[in-house]
Amino acid sequence: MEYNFSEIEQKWQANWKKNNTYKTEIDQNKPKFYVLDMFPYPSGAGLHVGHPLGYIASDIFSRYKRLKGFNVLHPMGYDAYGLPAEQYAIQTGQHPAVTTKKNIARYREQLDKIGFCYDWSREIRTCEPDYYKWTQWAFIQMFNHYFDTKLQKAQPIASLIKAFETSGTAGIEASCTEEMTFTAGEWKSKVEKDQQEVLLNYRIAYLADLKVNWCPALGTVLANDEVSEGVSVRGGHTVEQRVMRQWSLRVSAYAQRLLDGLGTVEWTESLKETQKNWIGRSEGAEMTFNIKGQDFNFEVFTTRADTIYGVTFMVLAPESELVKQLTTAEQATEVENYVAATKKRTERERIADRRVSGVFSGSYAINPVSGTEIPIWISDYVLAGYGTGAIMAVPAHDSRDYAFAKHFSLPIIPLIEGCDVSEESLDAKEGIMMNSGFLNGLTVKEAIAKAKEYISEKGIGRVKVNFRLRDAIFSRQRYWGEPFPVYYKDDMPYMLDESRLPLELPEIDKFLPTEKGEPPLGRAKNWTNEEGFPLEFCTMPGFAGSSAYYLRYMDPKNDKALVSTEANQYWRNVDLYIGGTEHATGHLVYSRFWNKFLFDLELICEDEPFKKLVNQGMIQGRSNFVYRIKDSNTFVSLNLKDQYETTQLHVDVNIVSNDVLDIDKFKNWLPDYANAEFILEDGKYVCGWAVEKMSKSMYNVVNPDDIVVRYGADTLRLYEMFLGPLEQSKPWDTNGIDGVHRFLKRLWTLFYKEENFIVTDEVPSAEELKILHKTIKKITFDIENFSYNTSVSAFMICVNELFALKCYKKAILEPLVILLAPFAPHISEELYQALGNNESVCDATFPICNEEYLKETSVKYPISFNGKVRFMLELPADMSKEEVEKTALANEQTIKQLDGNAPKKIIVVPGKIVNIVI
RNA sequence: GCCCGGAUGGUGGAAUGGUAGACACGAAGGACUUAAAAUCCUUUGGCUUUACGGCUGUGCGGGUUCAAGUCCCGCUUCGGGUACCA
Repeated sequence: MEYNFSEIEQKWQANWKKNNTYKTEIDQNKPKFYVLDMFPYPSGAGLHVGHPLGYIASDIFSRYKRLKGFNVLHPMGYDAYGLPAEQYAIQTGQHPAVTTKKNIARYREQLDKIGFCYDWSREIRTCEPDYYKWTQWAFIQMFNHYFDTKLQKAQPIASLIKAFETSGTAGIEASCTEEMTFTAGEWKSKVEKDQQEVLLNYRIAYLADLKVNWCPALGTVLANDEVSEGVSVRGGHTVEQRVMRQWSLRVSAYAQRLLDGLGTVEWTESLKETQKNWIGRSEGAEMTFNIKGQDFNFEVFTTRADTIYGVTFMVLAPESELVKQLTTAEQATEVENYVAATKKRTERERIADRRVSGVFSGSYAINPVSGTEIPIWISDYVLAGYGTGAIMAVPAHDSRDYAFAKHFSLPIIPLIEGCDVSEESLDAKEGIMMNSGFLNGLTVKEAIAKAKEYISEKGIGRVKVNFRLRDAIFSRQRYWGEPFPVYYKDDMPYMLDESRLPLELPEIDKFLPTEKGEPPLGRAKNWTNEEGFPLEFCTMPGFAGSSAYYLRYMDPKNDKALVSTEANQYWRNVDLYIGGTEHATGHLVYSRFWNKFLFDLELICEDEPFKKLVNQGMIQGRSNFVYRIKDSNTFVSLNLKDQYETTQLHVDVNIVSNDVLDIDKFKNWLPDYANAEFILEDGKYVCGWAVEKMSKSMYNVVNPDDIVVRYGADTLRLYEMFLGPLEQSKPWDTNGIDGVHRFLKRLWTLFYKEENFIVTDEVPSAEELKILHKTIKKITFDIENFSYNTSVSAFMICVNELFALKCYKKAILEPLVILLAPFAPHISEELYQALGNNESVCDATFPICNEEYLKETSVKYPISFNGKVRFMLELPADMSKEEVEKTALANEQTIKQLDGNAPKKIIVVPGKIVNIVI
């Protein structure tokens, strides 16, 4: 019987479905294990061979854990809201729900062919009302809570109101958009609208006028992580700064906890580092500067209070409110022009153009320590959104300040002994202080501490921690997203009652903004609540639906809660999360925030959502090229191309094999090439190649479906793993796949010869047992360490060795099949059944290595001289170090190598190596 | 600029400081076959030698060590992330 993979795979996929093999329920008698993949956005292009890489890895781990006796939760779903479907809708009029549904069906079909062990009964789609009900519900909770900075925890907004009623803002320690002070009396005298406005300043989900990233091409606002280098991450459109009233989530309140939590999770160092930088904690001081001749002061944030004596000017961000207050009459025109010019420029222009620019405000500040007068300037190199939007400039020791000082000929005072600041600034944090009054003679480190102490003692400033992490802008002026459960009364937002959830996305006639420029939901008919108040026009961003999906999988059908306490107590959090690094500063920050918020409300039992996280590398494309002679339809083979003037053109990798072009297929590929002519080498047309991104335009996309048809899913799974280390990026080259396919065929020949099943009940030999147990040990270690490429090699070695021994013994082959089951489940099921088992191989027990079988009786010692191996010497494994040394020295080959010289030193590493130093 | 990763045959890659190149692909040769496919066997880093063998070799330059792809210092280069964050 031949290895008929397509028959076997169809049989077992049907079988698993029929028997609900992968359905998971809570089982208190078994330990749980939760394995999660980052769920995909179902794009119109379908899956290419790079997408399943992480899914295969997590599938192997899930199956392994199940064989190890764990109750494994391994769900899958779809991140179904998103811009591409909506952009497509705008172009074609096709409803995004229709496109999305179609794409999901296609994804599912492709996923099913690979034989994953997902419990599909738990599937979720973020665009389904019974799912997004809980996204809306969480938003309401965020609206109804504020963050107590002292408790470092979310608290009900009702208790804040109570505090306001009894003592105003006195004693309140809460995260807010801007600091407020009022008494209980003042609070009570406010009208409802004003009170609501004040509360927005504290709510975790709040509405505020913010400077936002507005993307005209997409017609929406974007979050910071959706913008890179001044353009949108999706589509690369220009982004400009605008002030708009937008929903935001007070993620920044959780900055410290998000940072601390990183210490408790098993993520890669680089990922944790990226998140740390994104959170950007910096410890420094906020210092107060008085203004010369005015009864007024302002604050700056600095991490280098020790450089206070080197401050030679101050700089305000052009957007800063201080600009108006500090501009003198003489400077007014100049300042106004500068601010106006800055406003006109997009973020991108500002980034691209690093020229120093700025203008003098006319005012002077007083150095609170030295008493010197220092001019206040305005420049766009200071950001309004960070710190206080104003800085004290220390040109000698900050490169940006230095450039500014040089440009405007401002003084530069060096503060570190022996440093030269005539050409460039010295940003170093080492050295001895000078020109610095009471700090002179101290090291920088000492000076920082002493300066901090000094300024808090004298009341000049206070120690302060600043974070780079911004609140997440949560409004999108788009259609295809979760509607906000919000209505407006007297221009103030109010939440719908939870009983009204889900608030379903309404139908609209066109997926475009209204004539008035309102978001698409402005077109919806009767878009009001029961009392007739208008509902919110914006929808939620992409990350809304993905922020708590891992909780929903625990209890996906629950209509009373996001997740029941019982399910949450059992499944707790994700034990293993596999996905790409691209979510480091988006999804992985938002979901941790969301999780912590729900944790504060005691709705879930774990503070961190993802215990261990593995990043799979990208699969790149391997492109092939043909070379067309200029102005002709003649193509020249790679090694002859230098004799001609040629143009390099991409050619579909699917019509190239081992870099040799299939000429007939090429002629049929595109009409232009039907009459192409060729200059061959050795009768072949050899193509050039390069590693590039896998994309349609490079003609290097490989579809997993095609691989499954040609080789089967088990081969695809093994080959994806065999390509290289999971975390590393590597190019896909279909040519190597024959190796793993041959391995499976060879495995098959250990069971079947022609039509006969040849497995016997013979007792295995010591050698066979050693082969098996060596493999068990290696595979177990490799799976635990996600080193799947070496696992596949180990399987190949094992089968090659058993093949050489003609080993057809059940006692060896059955454990091997179980070992292989996580990697190649279909063939393993088939062979496991052939071995006489009625249950699924999924429910077998993972074999355990018995070290007894691995014991060696002898060791082949490499005998080296000055580190160079000259010959091998086989000695008993239990021979003592001294004996080994003696035997090695007595060997005639050693004597020959020594050539009469006496060895200076002999190193014997028992069981490993002998090194003789001459 | 800053922060992370990498760099090993023609290719993908392997190697707790202990025989570099496992395992595969490709290539070459052979067996089987009328032939092809499939399968099986042999060789395969480079240079050198009829052969035994020798020399050389993990991006570059130093160092530590009996022994370095692996550890340390200084570069080169390619990816990825991030950026007027005071």
